[in-house]
Amino acid sequence: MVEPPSPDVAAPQPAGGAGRLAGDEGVPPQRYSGALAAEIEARWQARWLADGTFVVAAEPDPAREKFFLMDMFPYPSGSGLHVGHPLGYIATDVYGRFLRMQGRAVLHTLGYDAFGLPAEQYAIQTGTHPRVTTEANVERYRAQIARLGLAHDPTRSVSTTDEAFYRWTQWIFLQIYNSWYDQRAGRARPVADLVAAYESGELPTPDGRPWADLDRAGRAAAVDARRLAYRATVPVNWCPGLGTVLANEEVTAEGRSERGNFPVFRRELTQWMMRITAFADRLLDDLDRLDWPASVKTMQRNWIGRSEGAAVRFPLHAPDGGADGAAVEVFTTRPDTLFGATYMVLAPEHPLVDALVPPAWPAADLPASWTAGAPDPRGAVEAYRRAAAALGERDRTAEGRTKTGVFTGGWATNPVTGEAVPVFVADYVLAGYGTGAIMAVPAHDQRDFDFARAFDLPIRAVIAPGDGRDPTDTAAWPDAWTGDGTVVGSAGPSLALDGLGVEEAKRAVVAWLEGQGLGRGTVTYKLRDWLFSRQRYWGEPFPIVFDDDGIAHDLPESMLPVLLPEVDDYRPVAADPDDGASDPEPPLAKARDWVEVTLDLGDGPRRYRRETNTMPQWAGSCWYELRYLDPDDDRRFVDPTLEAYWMGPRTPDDTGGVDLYVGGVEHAVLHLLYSRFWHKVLHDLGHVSSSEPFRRLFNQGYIQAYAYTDRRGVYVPAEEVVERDGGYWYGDEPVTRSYGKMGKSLRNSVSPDEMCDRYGADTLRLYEMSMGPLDVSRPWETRAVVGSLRFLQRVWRNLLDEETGAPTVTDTTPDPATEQLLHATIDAVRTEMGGLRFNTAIAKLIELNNHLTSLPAVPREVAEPLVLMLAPFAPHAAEELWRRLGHPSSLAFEPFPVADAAKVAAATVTMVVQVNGKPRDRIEVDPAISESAAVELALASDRVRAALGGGEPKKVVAKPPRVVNVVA
RNA sequence: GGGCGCGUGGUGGAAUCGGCAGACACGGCGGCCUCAAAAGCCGUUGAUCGGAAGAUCGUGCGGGUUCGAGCCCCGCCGCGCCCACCA
Repeated sequence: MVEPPSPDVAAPQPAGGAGRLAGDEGVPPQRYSGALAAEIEARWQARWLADGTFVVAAEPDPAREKFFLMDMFPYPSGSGLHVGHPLGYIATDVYGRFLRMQGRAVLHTLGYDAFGLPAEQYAIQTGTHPRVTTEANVERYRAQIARLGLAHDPTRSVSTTDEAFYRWTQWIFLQIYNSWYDQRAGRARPVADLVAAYESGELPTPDGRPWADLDRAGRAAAVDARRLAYRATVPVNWCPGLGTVLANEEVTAEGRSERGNFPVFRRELTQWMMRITAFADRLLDDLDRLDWPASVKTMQRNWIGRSEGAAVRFPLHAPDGGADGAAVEVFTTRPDTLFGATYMVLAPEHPLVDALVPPAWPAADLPASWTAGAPDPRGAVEAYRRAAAALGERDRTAEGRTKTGVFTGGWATNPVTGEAVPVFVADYVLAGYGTGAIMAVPAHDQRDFDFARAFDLPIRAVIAPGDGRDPTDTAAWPDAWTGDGTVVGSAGPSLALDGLGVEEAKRAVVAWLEGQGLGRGTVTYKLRDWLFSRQRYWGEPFPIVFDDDGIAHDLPESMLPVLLPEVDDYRPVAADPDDGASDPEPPLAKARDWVEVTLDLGDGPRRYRRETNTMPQWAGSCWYELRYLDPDDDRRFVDPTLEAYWMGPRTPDDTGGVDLYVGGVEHAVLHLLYSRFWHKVLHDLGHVSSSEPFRRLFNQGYIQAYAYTDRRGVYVPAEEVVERDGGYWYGDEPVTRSYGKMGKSLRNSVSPDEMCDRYGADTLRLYEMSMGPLDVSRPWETRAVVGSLRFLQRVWRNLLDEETGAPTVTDTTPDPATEQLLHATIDAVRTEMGGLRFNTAIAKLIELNNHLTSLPAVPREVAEPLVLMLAPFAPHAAEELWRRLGHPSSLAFEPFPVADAAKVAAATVTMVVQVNGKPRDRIEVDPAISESAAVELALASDRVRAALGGGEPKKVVAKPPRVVNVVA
């Protein structure tokens, strides 16, 4: 499908005629207007490109201090950019230009995260190859972004879908695949070292047999058991209707697919995983070394979810009533409450459930809630498991849901009390966390309390509540006591805890458990290993093949990239939507000629089957920052010299990494955790000198917008809504306002192109930077954009003749007030820009310019620094002014103005005189005024004397030269 | 439920250290220019009272610390974001 040529492309205005439109006779020809801006911007953009102004030299320049500046790269969607998207890009550009003018070597570019679902869905609907759609979208994004005049190095822009890029994504996958985590060394190492450790007996094989006794498959399994990328059978959200597994985020509360509304099943499937959990402690600890927003660090800490506690073994009673040596291990953060454990719960999927269910109920008089009315325990457990499997993770974990569960018929022994406790299965215990089994302490855990009340289980208090409730009468308790307190009722034959505090009791129980061999202190994480395969077409193929025995083989580097094959149909092989037992078959499985290959992997040509899953969209974004450094290298993913220069640690404590990474907070966890993980593996293997990818992170806010709906709830064009009589109106119809995202479907979207057409890119840039602090979200207001245009117009008019375009600056010396204001402005602008507070920097520039408006003519000595300070925000207009002021070369590398410290301070300052803290007078004083002189002046003030009403001051506090406060 | 953050004019926001609350901008109002409109320019714009000079009030609410609080402390109320049966 070919787009027709756009009919509304305006012919470029000739330079002299800019602004001379029909009906525009009164407007001076060289007034800074949207039309003139368009001409200036096109010209300077062409020149920067032709001159390679922002191309960064391939070789590091050791003489210049470097700065690696990055934005989170976009997914190029089909709907193009709205004005909210480039907020961060403009901010990094402003900052990069500011640094460049201070002599820094700035590396700044922008790539595309171009694998992903929308292009694939579009392909399924239309048959258009995702590559075609993706490339068209990337081109559109490039064109839209180019209009903003960003000082990117155009030679370094990469797309994750480029074969030359994903070749290295596959290569890095193989690095991870061929690594294992050596807990003793605390780092990733090549699997060759693992084999050596197995051979020498230094490490035991998973099943304990000597390496020499293992056959080919046994050895492969032993290595696979420790690889950082491995295949495992894990519970996933399987949606047969879509033919793919889904992330939890893609499943609705009703347990159906967000797209298509098909049923989703919890299903054990064999998938690729990445062993990110091995790095949990390092990912946690290194957060302390990063200059990141505290909120993002907190989110990552919570996501990793480290918690300290104890593993405790509860011996099981054999189904026939005798002891058989089996035990269930539980994880608890409250070992101090062990005496209060009155029952146990296993997750429905727990592997010991089957072993523990007896053929018949152990007693005839069990409560109906325990047996669910089933004739025998096996039937009850099976029915419960089926019901649990039909629920999605979301349903299952919704808090406040009534506790459900069923008695297994089995019993275990509380190791401290020696009492028999019943074992239940219930879905409030999650198979994937801890050991998938808990000891239930209903008195001191709200979930256990709820369950105990529902199933009539004993509630035994072992911590004396601090709120006066009676520990011997838990029947009267409204809820569990989860707070601190003194241990009670916890005295057994070999362990007594009564009277201890919670922390002391924890230590005592852990020590006792370890002494008895019944448990140990341990650490558990919420973080799970990363599900790394998808049944999709538009993603990186795995560089893996399987032999006839089903053993995986990695492909040698010489066979990379494994290119995506052409297929006729991008759809996964969909099954009956209600058939949760079917297996997914990825779209690549249909490319038979591609799947079945004959390769020589070292032992002669053999038949292999290719892996047909693809990598998730996160893969490319896990390492793209490194490729920016060395985008054309076809021998390695990045030259180590370049990595060391741009990202290497600067001090022994420094992690290294990108100097500033700007993007939205929505990536606080997944992208930023996955890329940290990959980077650490690459670091451990010696490929990169930095131990973290992003040294400093900044989250920009979002530009949001109002949307309006009519009575029927239909969105109306926001641009045409007016506010009147305290309400909002679309024509004669009242409409309802809501606030949120910008979007085509909400009819409130404003594109950067239309702003560039009306006002120019410089005005748009300036407006976006002046709206407020960069890290705060705020509403877009098109009508306010004109303020930024007016500012540029006034600067232009202060420096140039609006009729001729010739400079009007003089070579006279500025008056003292102007000179002082200039230097104070330079000083403030430097400080504000250094802190990314662009809104206040712009306000200072406006104040300076407003002052210049009052002068008969502007001295060049003031005009030039103003233009240079404006350059990061409005680079095209600044370049043009700079040229017209007589400078032939670009100002991109002109030194940013430096304030003369002697001229920053004003000759006099306003001293406020307060009476009882209320300002009563203002006196101009010498900035170096003494305390006694300040007090004298203050007390001499008529206004102060009037406020005192003739009385004598009790006390005078003077902080010269700012304030004197007289206490009456 | 837990964690984090935020409440300032009609609007977006400013106030770096506890020291002139409201910088800068939008919008509004008045004026200039214009046949007229748009654009542009000048003035004005927290509220109340006042002709004015000026006075009083004012940073979500209530208290506290301080010579002095938008800022610090305590308790509420409201909003936003993240996590959420994680043992």
